[in-house]
Amino acid sequence: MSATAPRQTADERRVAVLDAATHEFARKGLHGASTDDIARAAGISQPYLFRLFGTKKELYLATSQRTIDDLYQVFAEASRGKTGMDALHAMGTAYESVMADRDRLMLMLKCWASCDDPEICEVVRSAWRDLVDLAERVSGESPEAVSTFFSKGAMLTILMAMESFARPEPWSNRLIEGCQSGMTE
Amino acid sequence: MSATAPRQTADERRVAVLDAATHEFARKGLHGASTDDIARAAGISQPYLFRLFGTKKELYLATSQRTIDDLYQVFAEASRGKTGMDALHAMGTAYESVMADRDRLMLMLKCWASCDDPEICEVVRSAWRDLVDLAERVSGESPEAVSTFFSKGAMLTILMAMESFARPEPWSNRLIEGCQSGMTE
DNA sequence: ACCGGTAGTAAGTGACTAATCACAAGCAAA
DNA sequence: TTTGCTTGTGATTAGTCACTTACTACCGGT
Repeated sequence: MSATAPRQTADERRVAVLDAATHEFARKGLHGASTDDIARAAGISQPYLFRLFGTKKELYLATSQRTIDDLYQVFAEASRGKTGMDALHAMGTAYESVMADRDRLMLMLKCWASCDDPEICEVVRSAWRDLVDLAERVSGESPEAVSTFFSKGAMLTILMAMESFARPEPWSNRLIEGCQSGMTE
Repeated sequence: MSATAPRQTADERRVAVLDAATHEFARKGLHGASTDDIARAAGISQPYLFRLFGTKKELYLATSQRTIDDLYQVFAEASRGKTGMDALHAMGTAYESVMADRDRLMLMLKCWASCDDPEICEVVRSAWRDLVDLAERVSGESPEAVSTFFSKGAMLTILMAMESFARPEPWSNRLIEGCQSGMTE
């Protein structure tokens, strides 16, 4: 009676698992999320998840890496053909749009917060290195300007995590506005 | 033969548990840390831990709250009697010294990263509100200046997490120096 | 002496979880 | 048709974890 399930390639399944894992890890973290839930959300059995990724930790690293690689691509595309503060501004806007996806936002924060783990730390460090290099190279701006750019990004990320945009308050609006007025100087 | 263990008041034990919990939660997070390990590190049995704090979640909240309250006190004392950029600078120095304790640093980051949980989010939001209010009130500086102050704090916190001070690299040094030169302007 | 409250624990319990193993089923080429 | 590789799962396992129950030991007051 039931139609035979259509088979997919392992790579297609891997993408589905990474999608599900991004959501689960973003919400509950490496230890809080269960491989059972991720497998179910990806539409496969839990043992097959282990066949595709080896261990939970490796899946976590792959998930983080993909999100970070995506972010780099978005930065690169947003700034293409631009220079100076124009380039930084375009990257800032692109960053905001990526982080509007709460899964990516929270996964990023969870990576920062898991830097005690040397493997995760290495992923995060190399991501920052690449992004800083890109921002400096494309914009050609001074270290001070680039530093300010990343500072504001860091604070805005934390403010987004604590839902300061969805649930505005005077103090957080002042931080955000102070941030934007600095941008246009 | 063995001497009877000296009894302590529940409040003394609570402090010991919070100390142990700060370390464990900072390293492994709410889900990664086990109440067994925390109890052992605090020198009590695991059931007694539950008697003292009810649930693991409540212990986590109490631990985070204590660290945050400490931070506020340090800010307040550092800035006492100061105004303007002097006050902000003193707070910045104080913040760096607090965050030199890796347990407090990583616990703070873990709190930010756990803002999907409404209870944790509320703790974090009210902490930021209090700190921003304090910084504005004591320094009397413009929203832009205060925003810049917190921006730089946010980025430096993340850089500390990824051990950019212990393992310096050119790109991170540029971010840090760009940050400091901005401070003195 | 004893009584009431507080400090403290040994011994579970049931639920959950990462990882494994053995095995089935689809598919493509010879 | 058979052979062999890839996709995919059911059943299980060994262990962990938050939390509970039921109990003991200490100590100050009367």
